[in-house]
Amino acid sequence: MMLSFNERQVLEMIFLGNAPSRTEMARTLGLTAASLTRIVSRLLSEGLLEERADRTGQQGQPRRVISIVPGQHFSAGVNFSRRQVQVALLDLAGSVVGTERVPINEANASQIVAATRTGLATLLDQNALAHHDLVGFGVSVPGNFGRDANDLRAHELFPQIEGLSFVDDLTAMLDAPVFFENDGACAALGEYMFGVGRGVSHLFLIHVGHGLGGGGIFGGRLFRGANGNACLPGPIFPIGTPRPSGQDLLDTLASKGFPDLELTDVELEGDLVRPHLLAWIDRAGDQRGRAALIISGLFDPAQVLVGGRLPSWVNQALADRASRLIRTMPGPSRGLQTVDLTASKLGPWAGAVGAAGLPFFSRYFSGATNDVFSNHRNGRRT
Amino acid sequence: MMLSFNERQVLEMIFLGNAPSRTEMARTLGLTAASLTRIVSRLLSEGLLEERADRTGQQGQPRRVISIVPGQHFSAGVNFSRRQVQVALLDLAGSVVGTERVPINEANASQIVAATRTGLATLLDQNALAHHDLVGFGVSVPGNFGRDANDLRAHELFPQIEGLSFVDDLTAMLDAPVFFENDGACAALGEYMFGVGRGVSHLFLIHVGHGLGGGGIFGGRLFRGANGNACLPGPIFPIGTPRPSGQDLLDTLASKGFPDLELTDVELEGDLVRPHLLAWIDRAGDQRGRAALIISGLFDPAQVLVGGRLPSWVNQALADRASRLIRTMPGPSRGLQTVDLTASKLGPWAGAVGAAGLPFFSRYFSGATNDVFSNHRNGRRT
DNA sequence: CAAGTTTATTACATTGCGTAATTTAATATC
DNA sequence: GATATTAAATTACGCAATGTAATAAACTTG
Repeated sequence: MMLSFNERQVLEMIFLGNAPSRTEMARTLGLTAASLTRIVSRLLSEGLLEERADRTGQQGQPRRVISIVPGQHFSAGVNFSRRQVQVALLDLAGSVVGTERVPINEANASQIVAATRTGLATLLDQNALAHHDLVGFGVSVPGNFGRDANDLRAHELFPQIEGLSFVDDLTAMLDAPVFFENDGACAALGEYMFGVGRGVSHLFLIHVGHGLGGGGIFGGRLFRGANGNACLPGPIFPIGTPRPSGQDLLDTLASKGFPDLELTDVELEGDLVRPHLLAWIDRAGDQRGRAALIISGLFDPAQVLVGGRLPSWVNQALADRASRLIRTMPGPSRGLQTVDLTASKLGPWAGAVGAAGLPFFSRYFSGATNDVFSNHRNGRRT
Repeated sequence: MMLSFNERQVLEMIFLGNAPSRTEMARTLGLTAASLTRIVSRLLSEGLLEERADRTGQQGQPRRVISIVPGQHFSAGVNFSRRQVQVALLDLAGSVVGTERVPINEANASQIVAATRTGLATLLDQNALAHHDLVGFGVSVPGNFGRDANDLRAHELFPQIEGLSFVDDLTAMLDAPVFFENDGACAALGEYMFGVGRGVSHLFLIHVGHGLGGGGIFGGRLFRGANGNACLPGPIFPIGTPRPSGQDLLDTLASKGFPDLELTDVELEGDLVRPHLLAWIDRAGDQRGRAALIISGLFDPAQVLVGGRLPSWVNQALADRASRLIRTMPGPSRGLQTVDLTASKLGPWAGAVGAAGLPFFSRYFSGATNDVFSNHRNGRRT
């Protein structure tokens, strides 16, 4: 089922919860009510949408609120660190159906593919689904892209995935379209689709894994830059000074006598570690505040999020600390305020969730990741 | 004459010089050759376009190169500093027809409007044009926008234009549509349309007036952020440290015994001043290099430009100095290089030129400044 | 000069929008 | 409780613009 451009726009609005009524959607999209009737009735008859009357108490025929029928279209995505693979399963109706993590010893292509297979199988079994029920599969890739989109320069920690060969393996394994995008971009997309940034069309996510990354949604679509490598906040922190990254936290704790920790919830919560962790939060929070100031000036986002691999109370504490700093400082320019930081709730799952969201854009939405082609614009189906 | 969305896309490609042949344009726009024939022939019959055969020597019917007929559609724009008003007159065919500067004593609404009238009248006279030959008029506004687009927070140096009331005066005076945009954005647009960035669809301009501003073109359209205040690089330079702005240069020179200078070519060229100016260029160039590194990481532009009020040899020297620094430093992330800085050639005229470009977008192009509405997408004319 | 190659055009069918009139389903008024 | 009012949604009609596929045009090659 190939959707027209305006059908995609409508579906995206509904997905993001901005669909009070046909009339209202027509207004915001610049279409006529007649068009919205036709578009919606087409999708209703396909069984993709459902509606219910919404009696607001005011005069006139009550608006009929439209929503996506759950349990019909699914997508999955994967995100990985050095020690584990995370898989997420999504429903087009707008919920994260399930998540799975599978430990690995080493982040090489074969282990990643195998763990993905395991995690995905578990999720599909739990929901009585098969591979062919998936619209597609998304991969959150830790690394940067060269001129050629297939030319991946992997992150330092993942030397074995250079060149994206494992994407071919995943494609072969899945028998479904596979999409990939930078991990920061995936996390931002996850927040935009399923997180605290749902429907916020201009947002920036500062993402802390082992390294420091980021992602942006602007005008409701991924901000990719010229080569898909945008939103890297690393250079904000001068070389030689510590960056407020996950690796920096581990290094800090190691220097205090706690070597070999992992960025997982449990190990950070120990009472002996906690004071050092709190001290790091103070420092890293201030750093993030300065980063937010720069990002506010350069991107003018409506929301800046703090997310990543750290436990969500740490993200919250970092956001609070940074927001406090921001409020003591002038905004990026006269008459402007720096945007407060909001802590992610998806936390470490944003990457897998956002990756899983990629196929929905390609198939159902108006193109956060793909360029819009004119045959769609014209309402044609190819 | 109302143009459809695809007509606008075609016209924009032609304007930017990316129109080798109908067939080629069809490919890049995702349309069929038949559609391009129809679109182009419509615009040819309107007299907007002209074509000439391009015998490349290879087999087959030679491609016919399409261009915009000069001398038909004009637009003007204004940019101002505290001491002068700059007016630019453009031709849709792609040339800057003329520029005029008119001195003022004080940057208040009435003087700006009066000087604009004078400058515009001169330009129109020189080219035997009348007001009604203008498609529209653009204003480069030194300041930021609040939530409401008409809520201007003027730059510190322009307290008297707060609130955009003078835009109404200009509208009344001109009897043509008036558009306005942040001055950094205008300058970036100017570089994209008429400067060294022509047709570079992902570029960032660091703009140095008295203050420090910027503008970005991404995906071929102005990057405005949530409220039209994006691309402000100021916060990159911590409070308390000198920003490499025009005011900073004047302050530096004042501290060396040269008070009351202006940012104009002549006064900066004096032999006594020159050594201090060169020292400033070294420092400011390094600062701009660091800014370019951060901007490269965050925006992933294909080009970073250095422009503003300074003489063009100063911009060139700043760009060279900054590029030298950049090459000694690692890129924003693994496998990535920081984009070299390019000096603007439009220099101080970029703002007025870009402002003058705004009406072309509203009327003839596919919307670098306006959102795209679906009736355009569908190819309709209202 | 015929064959080959590439660009551009045309006729036809189809899609999907806007307009304007109409229907539907609620609340408000008396 | 009947009628008026209001707002949302639908329908018939006309039209604009695209894609498909066949064709024409204009050049080079041999």
